[in-house]
Amino acid sequence: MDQNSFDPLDTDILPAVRSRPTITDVAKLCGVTPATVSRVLNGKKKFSASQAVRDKIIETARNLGYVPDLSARNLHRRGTHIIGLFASPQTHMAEGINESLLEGIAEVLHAGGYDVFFELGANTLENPLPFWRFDGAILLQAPRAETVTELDRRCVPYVCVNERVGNPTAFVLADDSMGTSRALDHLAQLGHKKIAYANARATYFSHYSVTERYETLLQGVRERGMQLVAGHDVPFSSAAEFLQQTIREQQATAVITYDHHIAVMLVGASPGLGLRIPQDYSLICFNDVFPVALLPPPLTAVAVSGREMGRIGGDLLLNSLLTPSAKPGKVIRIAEDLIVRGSTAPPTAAAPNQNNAHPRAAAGSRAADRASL
Amino acid sequence: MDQNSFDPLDTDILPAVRSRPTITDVAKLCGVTPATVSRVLNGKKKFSASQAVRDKIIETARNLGYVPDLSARNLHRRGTHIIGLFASPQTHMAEGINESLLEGIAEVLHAGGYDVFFELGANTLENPLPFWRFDGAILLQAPRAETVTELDRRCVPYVCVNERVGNPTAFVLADDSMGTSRALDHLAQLGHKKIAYANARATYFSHYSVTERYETLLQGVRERGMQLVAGHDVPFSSAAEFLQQTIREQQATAVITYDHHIAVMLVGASPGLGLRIPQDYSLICFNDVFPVALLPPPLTAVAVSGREMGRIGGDLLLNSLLTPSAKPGKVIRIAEDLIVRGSTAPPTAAAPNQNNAHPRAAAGSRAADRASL
DNA sequence: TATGCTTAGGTAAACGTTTACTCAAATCCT
DNA sequence: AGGATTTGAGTAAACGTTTACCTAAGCATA
Repeated sequence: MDQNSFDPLDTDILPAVRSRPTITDVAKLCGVTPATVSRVLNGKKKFSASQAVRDKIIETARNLGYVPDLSARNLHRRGTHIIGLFASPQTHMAEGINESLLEGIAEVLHAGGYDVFFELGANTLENPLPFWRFDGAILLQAPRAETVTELDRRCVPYVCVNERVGNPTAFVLADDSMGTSRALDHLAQLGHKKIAYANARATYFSHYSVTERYETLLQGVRERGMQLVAGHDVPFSSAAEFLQQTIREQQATAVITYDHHIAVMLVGASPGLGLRIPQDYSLICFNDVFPVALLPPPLTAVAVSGREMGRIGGDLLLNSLLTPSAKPGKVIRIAEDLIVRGSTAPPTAAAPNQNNAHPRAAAGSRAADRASL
Repeated sequence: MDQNSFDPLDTDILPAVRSRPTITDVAKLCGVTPATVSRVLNGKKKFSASQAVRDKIIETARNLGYVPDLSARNLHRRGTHIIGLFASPQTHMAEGINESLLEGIAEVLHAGGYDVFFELGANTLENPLPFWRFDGAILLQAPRAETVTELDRRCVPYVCVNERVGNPTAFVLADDSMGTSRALDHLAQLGHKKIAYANARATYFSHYSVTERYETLLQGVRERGMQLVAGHDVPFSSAAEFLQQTIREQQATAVITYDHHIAVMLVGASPGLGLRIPQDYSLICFNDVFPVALLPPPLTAVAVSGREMGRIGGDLLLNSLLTPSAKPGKVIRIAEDLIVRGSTAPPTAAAPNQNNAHPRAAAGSRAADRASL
């Protein structure tokens, strides 16, 4: 590279940054040393200062708009007090349970004195700097493999929430076997015997729950003497084919879907086939999120509290930040519920018209509450 | 407070943090000074070093896993190289256009050498520290008023994307008047004269576009000699009442909805009233996002490129970080398109059966692509 | 009155980088 | 060959906080 030529993009030239009051400014105005200001402002318990000095410092700091410089503070404290949240850039971070999950995480970690930042996919091996910004991390849906190995390599404590990768201090997962049980019990009670399962296509979407849900379902069906048709790898584009095969040809009377996306597609494809829900088949989906409570008909769904998952994840991370010793890999399961709405009914045709065809009837469900905001 | 008692929660005791290699470690191993290491690793152009030293430093740094401490670096550089993203904790951050929007923002800012963090509502006036973590900010949907005033007070440069609050250097907004025009032109061409508008309830949701869409719509209808019924403040819970009033009583032949949530509710409420789409009324919604392309029928929708909004927003912020002088308040409008699907047809009954009732026909739309992941 | 405790707050080092100066040696120019 | 420039790299200060250690006064006790 020619080192003599003029380079208008020379990175040696940094943009100027406006300055702000420092602890020394406050100290000077109060006639004390920076140390005193620091101790007063940090409310050090074993430090004694006269009330007069205390008041003056606090007032001066407020007037000046003084705020400690976090770079300096962190440099000294050897920690950033930041928790990083990682997920695949491709996942809807606030869709599904993710949104309430973030709320739960933030709630707990803030209370513990940490800031929570959601990292938007900047961290590559080329640019590993961001990793050092974090005292700890929480892995959400489908973080990049690079992210996980870097966290491991750098010994940053982390927790997996609704995801199952790496070697975190803990996994916080939905108890899908509970959800499956409730769904199957409900269907069994209605009299269904032959159930179809519309799974996600593992090729495109490798979340651990893809196989987990399938397996718990398989076992649940076996235990109840029910029958499971179809199963893995239902291509997303073939909702109509799926219904044709399972409902029409194999005569399943109920469908369970891996998630709300698939359920929406089945609802969309049904009129074209002359299939009515729940008269011609019952439908239950995992994920009680928008828009399942608002569809025609509102769907019976398996629900889990994202907020609780988040809270527990945050708690576990906090613990492992305080006592880094604990051994990793603990698995916590969060209970799943079944929210019964208008998409399930007894299998014989002409179900009574008391199903919740009207959105009003869905009021009180979480998804409905959210959507009304 | 009793200062002598034992307090197990004494915050004076900070958790120990493991240490990592510093620039001095690298320097010692290479037999040079930290300054040289710094200059080599930062690729300072006007600094000359022998190739041998250069190679040794780089290799040693790699072996040691050295990564510069950002607190120290930032302390010296007086800047964090972090951009903060702010939005209301209540908004679905990745729902609707927000997701692609984040991608666009991150893409541009990363290229500009900044990290992008999404701040999860920690910043209160009680705890204003997080504000100092940011060299700049981007305001997304409904940031808290506190956030805006703090940014203003501290002179942090910021840009508003798809939102209209505060005094940012620029606003990046969707061109709703274009979307409205396209929607109305489409309906006019099909022969519709009387249009109903299902707006969001301003009481609950105060996004600037609530009034903006309504007003452009009002004007567009006037210009085309069409008629607008209903309008503001349609309560979210009364989809059925809305349809009853506008379609049944006032005989509107088409409905435009403020967003996809409302559209979903109308779709859900229609069967209960014996209304078919598009045979009994046509439906167009703003926001071409999940699940509008997958509903029965797939909906005609007004679409805007979130990625482009994000990119432009990031660009503008980058500019104002380099040249803080520019005067604020510029407004950039991003073009809106109309994606025609199966929910619109001529107003007279019994539309031909060539409408896109099958999800397959919706392939190629953005929302459909996304959902298939 | 000497001793010891408490109160109030100062001193200075340290955290890890970066960079404006400085300077000796090597190289180039005439 | 002698001066001028370039090359290669060291020195030390600075960024803003925090905190271990120290001191000096005030007061009570023996």
